[in-house]
Amino acid sequence: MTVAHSRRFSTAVKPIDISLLSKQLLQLGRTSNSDTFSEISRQREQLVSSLISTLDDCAGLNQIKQVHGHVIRKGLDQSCYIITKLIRTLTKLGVPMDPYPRRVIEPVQFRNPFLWTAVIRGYAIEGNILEAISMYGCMRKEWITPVSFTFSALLKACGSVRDLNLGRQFHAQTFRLRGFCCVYVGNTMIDMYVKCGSIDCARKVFDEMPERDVITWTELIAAYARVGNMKSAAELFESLPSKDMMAWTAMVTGFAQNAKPQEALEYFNRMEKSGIQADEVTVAGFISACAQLGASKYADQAVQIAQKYGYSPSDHVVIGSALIDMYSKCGNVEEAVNVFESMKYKNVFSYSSMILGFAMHGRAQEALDLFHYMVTHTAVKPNTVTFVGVLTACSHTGLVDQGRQIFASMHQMFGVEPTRDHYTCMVDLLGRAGRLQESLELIKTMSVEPHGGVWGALLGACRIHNNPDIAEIAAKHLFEWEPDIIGNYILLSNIYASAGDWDGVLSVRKLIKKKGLKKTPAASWVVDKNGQMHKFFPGNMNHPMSNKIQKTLEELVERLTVLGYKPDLSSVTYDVNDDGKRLILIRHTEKLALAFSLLTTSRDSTIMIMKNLRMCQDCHTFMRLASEVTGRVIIMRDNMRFHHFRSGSCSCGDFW
DNA sequence: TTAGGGTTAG
Repeated sequence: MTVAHSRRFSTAVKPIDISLLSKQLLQLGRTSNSDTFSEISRQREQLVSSLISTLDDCAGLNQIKQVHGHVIRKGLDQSCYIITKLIRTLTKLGVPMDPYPRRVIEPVQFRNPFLWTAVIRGYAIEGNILEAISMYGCMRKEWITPVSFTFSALLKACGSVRDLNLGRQFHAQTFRLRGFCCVYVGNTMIDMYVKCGSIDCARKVFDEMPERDVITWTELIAAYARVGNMKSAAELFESLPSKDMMAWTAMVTGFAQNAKPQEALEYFNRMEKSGIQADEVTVAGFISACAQLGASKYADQAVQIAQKYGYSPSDHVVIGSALIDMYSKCGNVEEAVNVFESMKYKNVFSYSSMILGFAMHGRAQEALDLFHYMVTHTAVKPNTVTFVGVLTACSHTGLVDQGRQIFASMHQMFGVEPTRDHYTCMVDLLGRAGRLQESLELIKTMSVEPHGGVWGALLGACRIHNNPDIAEIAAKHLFEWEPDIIGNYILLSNIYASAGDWDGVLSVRKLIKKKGLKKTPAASWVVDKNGQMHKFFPGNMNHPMSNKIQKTLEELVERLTVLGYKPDLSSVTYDVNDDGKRLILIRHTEKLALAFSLLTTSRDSTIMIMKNLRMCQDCHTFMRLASEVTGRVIIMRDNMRFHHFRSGSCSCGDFW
């Protein structure tokens, strides 16, 4: 697979037929009526040129060698034009440069700057900066003056290896010899600085450019988006005089990537209103934004948009992968599976999204089966995200041994180095399984410094297994990494509370107050069939139906008690008496949302509840038993994952 | 000759 193709790839590979042109070439010279040698030569050059052009779509090294054979046989291996074209084709097809160009350019007697530039550019795209520079040296030795393309290629090479110093040198050299000769040289310069991580330098070039085009703007907008600076991106975008589809797409995907889905949708709508059509990339950004909103209303909208533009998931891998993720996040993992199965071409994004989808719905075995299928039956190579998915699947179901094996195999079998994210999964896996000490030992063996994620996973596990001693170690580190995240302090406070250590609770509360942090109120919400959202807050009895909700809950508690339900008072971390605890429990937001759904939806429909924080143990038991007595399927999404309650049991197998 | 890309854990 070529670099160029793998990026844009969504269509099937077309076989190419070079036989016809080859035959014509063989006949040429024998049957030609041309009188002069130069005429024959010109015809040959044209024919060979079109032969090379046929390779442009897709071809392999063998076909290129075949064509090169024709070139030599027809005596065109000295033609600068033909050889330049051949090298450009090699580059376009991603065929490794070495040892081709050196051998191919050798016979060319009069090498012009375009030939050299094609070679330099080929090495640049390959990321072989040493050869690119060496070729530039050879070119200068022949006293050939570089053209703007040449500098563009050299700057590209610096960008592809992220060599800022070298990039600066070529910037200076370009400027000395050519100045801002063309917009695209400036554009390449901006791209180089962006790739080297120096957005300020890129901005400086932008500001100094005498002339800019929409590409100049889009590059910088995308660069700001990539570093999470959507404010600057938006400012720049608004001052862009003529916005094209790529520029709009940069904004849509930028907002989607920076967890601002609502803004992404707004920009998408604005784009359509201004009469610009979306393409596959824009639609994928739109879908990603809908996925983050996690509501079926948006899922329907995303599907409509994809259909409107004619992008079916079966033929468009980017759309398909985005839809898998979206359906999973909206709670409809079955539909995610349907999309996955309908896709004609699947890549690592499709597999990883599906594996993560299974993982977040507690379907660990399917996640593992898919992973094993992928590595044994397809050519798709797992990447770092794939492993996050598989390890998450293991940790959410307590598959400690499988998780360990996969973690070890990452590097050994697949050459993927474990990152802090993978350690986070492992700490979570061991921690949830109650192996807190082992978890802590694993953190000590890490080759990179553990970050907030790792310590957070350990602290979370300490909450499940009520271990204040290890919690204190984790919290100490975690508070250094994430001093302003209130949830971490609440976690520690709850651990102290469960252990009856009210002094500990008090000290954490003081810390929170000192830092001026505000507690995130718990909230649950459901969306009715009209797309209307109903949000519930703890103990909030202001809802128009609150009397009915309360009555429904009381009745439900009675029915559940027959099945053995006892309020789990340890889920309440306030220092109040037992009656107070019972009252707090029955007014947990997800229970209010459940009662509302029971009152307002038909008996055969699935109930879908969303929550912004982790569900407590009592609510989990409550939902499980409620699914039994009511005969309803309840899907509950908390801040981490989905639980599917059906006939008295949960998809997580009560391990969560 | 230059631009936009979908999946990431506690």
